Amino acid sequence: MAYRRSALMEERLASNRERILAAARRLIAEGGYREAQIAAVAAEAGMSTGMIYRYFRSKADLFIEVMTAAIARELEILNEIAEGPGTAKARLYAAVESFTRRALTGPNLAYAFIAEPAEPEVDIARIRVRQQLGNVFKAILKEGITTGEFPAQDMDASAACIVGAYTEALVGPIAPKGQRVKDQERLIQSISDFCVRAVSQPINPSGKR
Amino acid sequence: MAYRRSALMEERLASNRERILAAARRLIAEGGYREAQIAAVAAEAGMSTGMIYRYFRSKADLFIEVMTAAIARELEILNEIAEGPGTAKARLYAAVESFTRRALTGPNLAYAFIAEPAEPEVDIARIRVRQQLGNVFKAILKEGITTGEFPAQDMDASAACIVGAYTEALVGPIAPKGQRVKDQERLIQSISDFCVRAVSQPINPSGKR
DNA sequence: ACAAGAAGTGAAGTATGATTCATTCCTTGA
DNA sequence: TCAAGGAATGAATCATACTTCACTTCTTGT
Repeated sequence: MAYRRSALMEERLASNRERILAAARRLIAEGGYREAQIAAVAAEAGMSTGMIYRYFRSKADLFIEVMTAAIARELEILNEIAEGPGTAKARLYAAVESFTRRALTGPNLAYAFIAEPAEPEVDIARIRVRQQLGNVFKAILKEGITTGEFPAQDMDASAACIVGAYTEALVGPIAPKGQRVKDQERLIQSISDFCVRAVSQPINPSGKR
Repeated sequence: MAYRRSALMEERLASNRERILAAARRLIAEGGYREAQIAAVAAEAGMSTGMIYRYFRSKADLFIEVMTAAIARELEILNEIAEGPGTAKARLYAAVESFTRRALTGPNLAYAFIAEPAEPEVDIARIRVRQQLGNVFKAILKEGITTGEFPAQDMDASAACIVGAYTEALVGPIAPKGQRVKDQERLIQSISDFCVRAVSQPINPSGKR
């Protein structure tokens, strides 16, 4: 026996893994899934393509891990808001605001994962992610309905609508890349207001019926 | 000179074109963009792959045309509602209701046109489509704000949010494939209510600020 | 310093699917 | 009926990207 992983080596391996994940995240944040081919990720990480496969079974596996990690952080933050103090309305507003602000400014660009699917395997993971995001809003809605802040409504539908609304507003044609900070703040506020109104009681029962 | 297109032939050519478009639409409606390879479209239309290229410059071209045609019809319907009689609220509700109900007939079609990633060329066309959809809602919003039915708001953001909300609710994890008609009706109603509330004046100014 | 074995390389191997084109089949006007 | 030329075919070609693997380089324990 003439080789066994030393602590130093172990550390290097772990750091390689990290570098791959970071490189993939960077590329996806910049140019989306499309731009993040294995060859590009390898180049960005400063290693060979074959190396990637020493650390990840497949491209799909790699991206699922990138996505999961990025979203885990978002979910943590959102859950903290959801379980925090304040009225349901205030928490809903804060949750949407937080997510959209981070998506617009933060380097993680978590929303890229919500908006841009790819292989079936990744799609499945993405659906789970969306559900998790939806669940946060559902939790807030549930409380709000119980306390009477919000009218009774289909919480699944409302949660999906909220996720869809801010996603589209963030990545849709309305949101150009390099906007001024002032516009961004306005956009964040508009989206958050929209979502809060959407689940609140209107002055008189909605238009039809 | 021994050959010139007869009326009969002209007609056949046009019918071929139609068949290709119809075949592509059918495949996209069934399995999304992913399932609609040129070979599959050709088979579905009962002709050879080469034939497709006699009528369309490229795959992207073909799909842009399918999408444009399908959405043109939707826009017609939506515009009729938007310009029709009734309060802004009632028209907004009717517009969302109409679109979602029609979309549930072929959910993948809606998804493919609105969300599924494709070639850059198709993406560009899709952005235009989204803007056009958003414009319909913007028009209704504008009137509603003028008449005082809706509070002042960023119409671009609201329109994008509306489009995103019903899209996500339709094709997201919340909307399973083969639901009962009763559930569908409930979903349509929930989504429409959500959108109307979202742009209407809440009883007291929204949570924060 | 050495060799055993792991880490790392990147060009070749595959897979998928769009596009082309040499060839065949049809239509048309004489 | 015939031949000129367009319509149609589909196997071959091209393009793109993921994945593998024979080979090289590096680490480690003796």
